[in-house]
Amino acid sequence: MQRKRVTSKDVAEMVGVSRTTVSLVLNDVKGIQISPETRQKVIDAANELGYVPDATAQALASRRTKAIGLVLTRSQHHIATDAFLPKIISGLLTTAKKHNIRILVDWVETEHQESAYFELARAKRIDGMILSTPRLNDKALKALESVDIPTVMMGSITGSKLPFVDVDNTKAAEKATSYLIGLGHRNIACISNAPPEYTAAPARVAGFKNALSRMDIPIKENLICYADFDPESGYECMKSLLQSGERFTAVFVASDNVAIGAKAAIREANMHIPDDISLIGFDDIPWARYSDPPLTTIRLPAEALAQSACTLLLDMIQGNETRQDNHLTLETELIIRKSCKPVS
Amino acid sequence: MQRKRVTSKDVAEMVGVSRTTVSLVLNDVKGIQISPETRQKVIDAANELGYVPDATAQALASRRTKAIGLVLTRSQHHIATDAFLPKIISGLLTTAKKHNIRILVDWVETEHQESAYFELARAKRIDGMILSTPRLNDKALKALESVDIPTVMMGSITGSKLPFVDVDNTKAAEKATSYLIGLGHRNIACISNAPPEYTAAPARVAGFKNALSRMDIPIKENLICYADFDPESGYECMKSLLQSGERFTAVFVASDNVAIGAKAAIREANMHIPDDISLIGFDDIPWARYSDPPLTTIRLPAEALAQSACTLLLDMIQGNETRQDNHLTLETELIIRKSCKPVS
DNA sequence: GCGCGTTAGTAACACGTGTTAGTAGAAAGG
DNA sequence: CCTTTCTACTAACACGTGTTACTAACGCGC
Repeated sequence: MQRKRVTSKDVAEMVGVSRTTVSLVLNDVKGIQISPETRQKVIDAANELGYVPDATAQALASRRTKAIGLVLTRSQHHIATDAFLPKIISGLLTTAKKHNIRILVDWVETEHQESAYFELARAKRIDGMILSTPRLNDKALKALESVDIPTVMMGSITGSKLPFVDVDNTKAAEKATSYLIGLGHRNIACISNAPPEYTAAPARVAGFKNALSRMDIPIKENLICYADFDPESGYECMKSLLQSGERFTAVFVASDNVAIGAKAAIREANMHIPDDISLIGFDDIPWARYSDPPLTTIRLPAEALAQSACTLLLDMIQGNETRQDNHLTLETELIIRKSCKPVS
Repeated sequence: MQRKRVTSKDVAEMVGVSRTTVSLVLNDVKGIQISPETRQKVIDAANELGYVPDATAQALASRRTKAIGLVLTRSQHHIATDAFLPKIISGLLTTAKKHNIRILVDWVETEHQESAYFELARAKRIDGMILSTPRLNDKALKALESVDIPTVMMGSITGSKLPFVDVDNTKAAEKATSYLIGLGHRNIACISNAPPEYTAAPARVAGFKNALSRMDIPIKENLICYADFDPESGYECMKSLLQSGERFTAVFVASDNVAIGAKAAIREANMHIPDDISLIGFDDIPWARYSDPPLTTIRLPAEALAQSACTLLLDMIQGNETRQDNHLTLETELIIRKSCKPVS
């Protein structure tokens, strides 16, 4: 054991040809003439020796690492409680595997963002990167635009020229809110998924407001609250809404994960869903359909989003970036279950 | 823009020294004499030029990629619904970042396992790997023992000599079951977290049985059921248990994620927790404490597990693998909430 | 016999770094 | 003044691959 590494030189020597020939054959380079017999002998020898090309050497020579980065920009705690991450990773892995590409997960701490993006790009450890949940005050984003590494955002941000893949958060939130209005609700609260600097949060609140405005329902700012991704923040938000004295018969919670906590607060207040309060979520995480009652929510195609982002990024890496429509908006779907009922 | 890459040669030329000197200074190599002035000049020049060493070239030369792999061996669907993955990743990232190491997530499809592990190891893209949720029938594991890449398992497997980090699943399950017995329950069902080939599943069932045996409670095999990681499988298991005609007043579900579905089945049967059935879970995912009623469960230190695995792996990579105790067992904790009550 | 195109390859360089062996020059010791 | 030791570096090789420019051999038409 611990036997010496098998290199292409070993394969070449075994067959009695040059290393170049081995490389040409195994990479199946077009427009070059190698006799079929030699070709076969090389392939056989490579198999027999168990030759696997060294990824780093390939990367250095070809200037392609065959890896892309998934860059997370949230705190450790937020990553740990993110009910969404598995779907992103699953989607990414699926598409990446098809193209024989690896996924590097990286984490940029808030404080050192600027240098961190930069180093990642310059170190050339990856061929491109996918940014998740962009934030408005992320100064380093502008820097990224001028760095030469292909980048795709999951989630959009106004003012940035980076290509992105997203859903129409505003429209989706509008859809959810309109559903509640259609059931007769007029006093509706809103708990957004995250602090306002995360772009999806204000977008969803905007959709909420749009739906109200369209029906001439006055918007009460103190029925709007910003959570912070996790169940706990949802619990706190709902609790303060309930204690505020404002009356409401329905709540739009812009994240199922947050809704987990919000539900607990409603229950603690001895109220029932949907009899006392109608609740609608956002994301459709696996928990939603098994909740009690099953949660009506907006289905966000997380895996498809990740797959599209990955595909788009790979396109860019291969140089097809001339396409002008370098962004993609996927559809959401209202999943009606049993957590909302007509106002009595 | 798109300006030429800055290499150590550029830094060297700017200062007027050799590339070697630049390398020695920036890597802070011990036992070598470089004058303080030169040292400072090199550092200044590197900063001014924005020099970032090329990761692939470093990897090739030093034979360290400064990356470790997290290898997932489950199906795409199981990865997507894994409520546990975020904590693993969070834990890994935390420890990895401290050592300036990157995380590569890889996915080995069941069919091609043997070659896949092998290629990963041989391609030397990573310095070591962490295997999650090992399976008994994973033939490739034995192969891995003889390959020269450091490997740590999260979860244990009898007969394997690979170092691992795990909790004592049997003891933890015993603790959970004993708690139910202590409340007076005698007819207790068990839904395991996964199919029996995943080692944690039989271990937890064994703990369940141990607890019963110790109190001379007969074990009814048809009160034991194996789920498949996700809520849906928990729903199905619970449904079939309820329809089996067997009587039981409590259930030990060896995974909170599975318990999500099990709860739904109980509710559909018009039964209530904890009045009709006591329910105890395993893992303590974020949802558990906000569940209705809050779920009593066994807390599994997921992030600590990941951190320990990472630390152990890094130790091995650095060559401190002589230590005989190359495995670690972390403690679990019974978290008592409100989903269990004494039998009436 | 000679030019010419084709076939089947190869030598040599590039990629950007880490690292070892060695070397000028100065200081020290006798 | 010669030898030795130390300081402060550098030349050169290694890592394992991709790729371009070049060539030896051979057949073929004339």
